[in-house]
Amino acid sequence: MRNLHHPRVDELTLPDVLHALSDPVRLQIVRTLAEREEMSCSSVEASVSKSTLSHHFKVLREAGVTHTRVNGTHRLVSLRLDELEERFPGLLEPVLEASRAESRRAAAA
Amino acid sequence: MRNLHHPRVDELTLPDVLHALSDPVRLQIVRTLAEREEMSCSSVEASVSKSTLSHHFKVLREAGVTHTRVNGTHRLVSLRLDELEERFPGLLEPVLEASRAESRRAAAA
DNA sequence: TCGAAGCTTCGGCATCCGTCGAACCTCTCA
DNA sequence: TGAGAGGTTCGACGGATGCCGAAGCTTCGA
Repeated sequence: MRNLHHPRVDELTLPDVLHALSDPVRLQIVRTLAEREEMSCSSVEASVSKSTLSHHFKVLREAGVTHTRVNGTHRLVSLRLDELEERFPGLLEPVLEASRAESRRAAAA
Repeated sequence: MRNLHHPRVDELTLPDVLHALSDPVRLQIVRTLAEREEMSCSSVEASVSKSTLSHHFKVLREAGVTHTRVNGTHRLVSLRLDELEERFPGLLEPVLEASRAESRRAAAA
């Protein structure tokens, strides 16, 4: 895959972004991403197959939540923090915080 | 329908809430609700049928975003603002703001 | 140059979602 | 008490979604 499609910041829509964030696996990815700046697809710990993970990365990228760049044999994924903040101010942080809280909750249970 | 089910605040989950907010029609409902405190189901201007609207109200209610009380022949729906804020601090306001901006955008186009 | 690492794509499957119209329920009021 | 207003439920339909394993594509390194 040569050309990775990334929507422009003015093409992002709220429903698409919220939908991208409404899946537990994707939320986990985003949470991890928020702690690491940039990461390869394979460094997510999720209980789904490689192809499913790839699918989730695609959904996040096409909704405009993440950016993916190719580096040798692997892809490096990062959050489009600044652009998200520009287009939907204040949106991501509470989601991340709530997601962390929910993850702690699950760990405690 | 006698017993409307409303999840307790500690039963709300982030994916459910985000999913409930990821549909344009539901976003419009929530936006309207944010301006009016309480409203009846029929006072939404949406280009979908009555049954579809009813479905969307149900999704919002079951995700914990709204509260519905019966008053005579109609239902009065309101946002569960305080509880949402308690469970997911800071989440709703940016969503509302982004949704308003998107709606203005659409109106300008 | 060939093998392996790292992803994506494909095909398929079961489930969910948004949508509609028709039928139904319940409360109010004439 | 019966008609109507305001919603919900039902059944159906087409399309999207999440999931998987197998196969394919690229790039690096031996």
